[in-house]
Amino acid sequence: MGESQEQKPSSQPSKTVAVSRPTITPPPRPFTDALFNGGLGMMGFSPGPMTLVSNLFPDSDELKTFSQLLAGAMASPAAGKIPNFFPLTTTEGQGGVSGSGGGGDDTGSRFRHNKPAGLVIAQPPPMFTLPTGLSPASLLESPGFSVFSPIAQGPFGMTHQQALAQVTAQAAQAQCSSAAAASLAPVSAFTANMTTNQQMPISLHSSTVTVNEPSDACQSDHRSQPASLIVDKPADDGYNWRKYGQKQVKGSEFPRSYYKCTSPGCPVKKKVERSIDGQVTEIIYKGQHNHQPPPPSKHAKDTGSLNGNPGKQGNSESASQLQCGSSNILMSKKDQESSQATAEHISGTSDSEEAGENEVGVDEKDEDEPDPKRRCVKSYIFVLCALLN
DNA sequence: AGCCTTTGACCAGCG
DNA sequence: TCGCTGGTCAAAGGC
Repeated sequence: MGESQEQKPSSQPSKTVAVSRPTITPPPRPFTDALFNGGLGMMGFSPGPMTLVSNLFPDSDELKTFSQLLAGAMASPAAGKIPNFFPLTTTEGQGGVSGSGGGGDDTGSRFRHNKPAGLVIAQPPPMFTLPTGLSPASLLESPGFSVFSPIAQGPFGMTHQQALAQVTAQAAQAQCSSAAAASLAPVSAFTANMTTNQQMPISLHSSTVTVNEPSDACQSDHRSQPASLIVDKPADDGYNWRKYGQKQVKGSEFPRSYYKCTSPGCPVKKKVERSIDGQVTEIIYKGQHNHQPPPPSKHAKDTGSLNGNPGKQGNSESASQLQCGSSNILMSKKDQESSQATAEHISGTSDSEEAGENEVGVDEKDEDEPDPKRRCVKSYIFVLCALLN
């Protein structure tokens, strides 16, 4: 079965893979591989995020901070100039970000070139692309993420600015690299909450979260993990997953693995695509956990992997991937109106700050809509760095 | 003993 | 209606 993988027109989504794949990933370096895949991959070493980024954007003198760089990359239609800094994953054709759902299909190909790699764009379906290691669960549960959920903001009631403040603080604590700090500023509430709190009930009904795990991350020190470890499990999100299937998908050269949340009654599933190296190229979450994350002990197991993981299943993979890297976050909407609505709602609320920050030109959306998404991207990246460090 | 991964087969949706 | 593809099931085996 699954062999016919020839070429797929560009009608399908997840193409991120292409970017994050091999090209850049030399055998050994699980995570450094690609902080932002495409670009970083080229570099044989893993410089700091900023350095990497800077290299990626030779032209952009203006972009100094990570966030700036990122913003720059995303912004401008000229993005075409930008190397594949972010593996662009188009989960559904084009970008949700742009909102130009229209001929989404063919645009997919376009995106790959024009958009920053790593940026996952999901269109139709509400997808959210996260960097590898980041726990989707955390995101979902995190208050920040709540933006996607109906109850969103409710629990926190924190203003965007406040969130920002928090984030900043967090970043400082996290000792994230200066780059991270730089990017922090712009971080949105989403990020803030995400990093700071994690206890929110999940509210999304069935949102799909796409996690792109490019894999190279910020350059931490975790490059020693064997590929095997990397390959075992999907990103760690604090939940336990059981693999129930694997299949070679046509659009992708890599096999796609299907996981279910092991929690009884929990409908959450996720699809993980890995590159030949074993690196996760894309993760798509579907559904929402209807339960709390596993207890610390288990959780520790997963998360613990970040530091030195236990061993098997776990999350070694995620840990390694989590490294920091990923930069791709994409959020769009799919079936989840709620998410969408919320997201937009939020954007309206908190954009002010961001507006000046960057224009993600991924597509052109009015300032109104794009913000949340853009923000998420930035935030996400940033957060990842913080977490990793 | 329990849980997870692997893998082939089956099923459903779509063009 | 047929074929293709993606997603899921379930048995077998491993840790």
